[in-house]
Amino acid sequence: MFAAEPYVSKENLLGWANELGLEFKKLAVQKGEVFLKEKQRCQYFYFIEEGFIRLYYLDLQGHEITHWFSGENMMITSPFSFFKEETNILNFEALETTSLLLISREQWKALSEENENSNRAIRRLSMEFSMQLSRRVMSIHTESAEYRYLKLIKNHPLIFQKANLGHIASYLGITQQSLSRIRKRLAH
Amino acid sequence: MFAAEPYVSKENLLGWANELGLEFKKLAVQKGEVFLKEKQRCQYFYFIEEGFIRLYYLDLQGHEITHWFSGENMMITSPFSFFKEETNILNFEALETTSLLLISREQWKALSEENENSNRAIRRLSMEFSMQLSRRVMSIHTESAEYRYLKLIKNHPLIFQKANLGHIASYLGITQQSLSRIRKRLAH
DNA sequence: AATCCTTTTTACCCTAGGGTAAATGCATCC
DNA sequence: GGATGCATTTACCCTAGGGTAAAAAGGATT
Repeated sequence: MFAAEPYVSKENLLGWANELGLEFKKLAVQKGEVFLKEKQRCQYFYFIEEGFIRLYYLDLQGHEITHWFSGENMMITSPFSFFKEETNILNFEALETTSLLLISREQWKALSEENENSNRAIRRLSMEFSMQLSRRVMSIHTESAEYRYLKLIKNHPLIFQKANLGHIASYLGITQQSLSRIRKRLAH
Repeated sequence: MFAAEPYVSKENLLGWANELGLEFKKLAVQKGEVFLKEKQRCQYFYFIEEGFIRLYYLDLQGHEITHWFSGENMMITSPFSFFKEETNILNFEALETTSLLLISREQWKALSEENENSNRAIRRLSMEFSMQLSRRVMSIHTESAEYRYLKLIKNHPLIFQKANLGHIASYLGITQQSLSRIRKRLAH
């Protein structure tokens, strides 16, 4: 969120659409409206013409966690859901009356899959990159160090043969001493 | 890091390179070697054939913070430095003897800029997306809530007119009460 | 002005994790 | 075996932030 400058201007976007003969849908939402909800498939890449949006998700205790804020000329989507078939866990809430340009999955493809094989690959890389980052942001944002440690053991046990506990601790965002304490606690 | 499956297989990668007549450089690094250092421009998108890598950066107190771990068939780069001209702050350290395939910036371009305008745009979006996420991961990972709050005020003062303190607190990763306490403290 | 509702602040006590420093463990090298 | 060096654990005390609950402060609305 909050790139120093917007990714791409509205003019750019409309220019490209023109060249390709695409027409973007528009969406107007009222203040307070949640226009994309968790478990709904995210069908669009959203460009915010005007207004202000909050993306949030529910943590393990059911609390609303703000994942992102996004304003004029910014773009948002739920990467897992828009790029892949994965379930959307993000809620998109308008914090003020907002107008959006919608780029559908088909249009996105038209824009990006124009031709080359390699292009598809490169884009795939970028997307995966984004999705992993997104996962990691959520993880650091809300999960406890202990929980993240357990997840790491479960999903990537080999890491403990490769990296030392100091590295792992800082990966988890804690000191080595804290990690040591967590390990002791978990050993009953 | 640690996608459930590798982004792209080595075979894919070499296949595309073949089609385009590209040849990737190889790099072999010893255990313990830091083969990309902060302030050095990151010239490659790295594909790990074999081995294990740690990416770390120095926080405000000068502590090494592990940003990422990456192993066989994974890809890494320093997005700010590889995609843009920004200074690299990441150090790439081999935790075991590692062999890498290097995709230079020129090759990356050859792969991705084959033709369309729109493709460039789409890729730009993905890259920006990644870079912002990357920034946010680092921020949540090491900066205190108070520091992040101050940064938010400085960089996006308008947010305080748009979102309420509850939203902002959870964006910062803390409770509304804690934010309130921080605000009180800062008001002297 | 009185009421209702939402947002924000305070207060109390509790817990996770930090900082410093020392102690232990484990390899390696002589 | 002793010495050196790194990784890990423990211990002590401290701080940031959490949980619950209540109080205060703003808006709206009538």
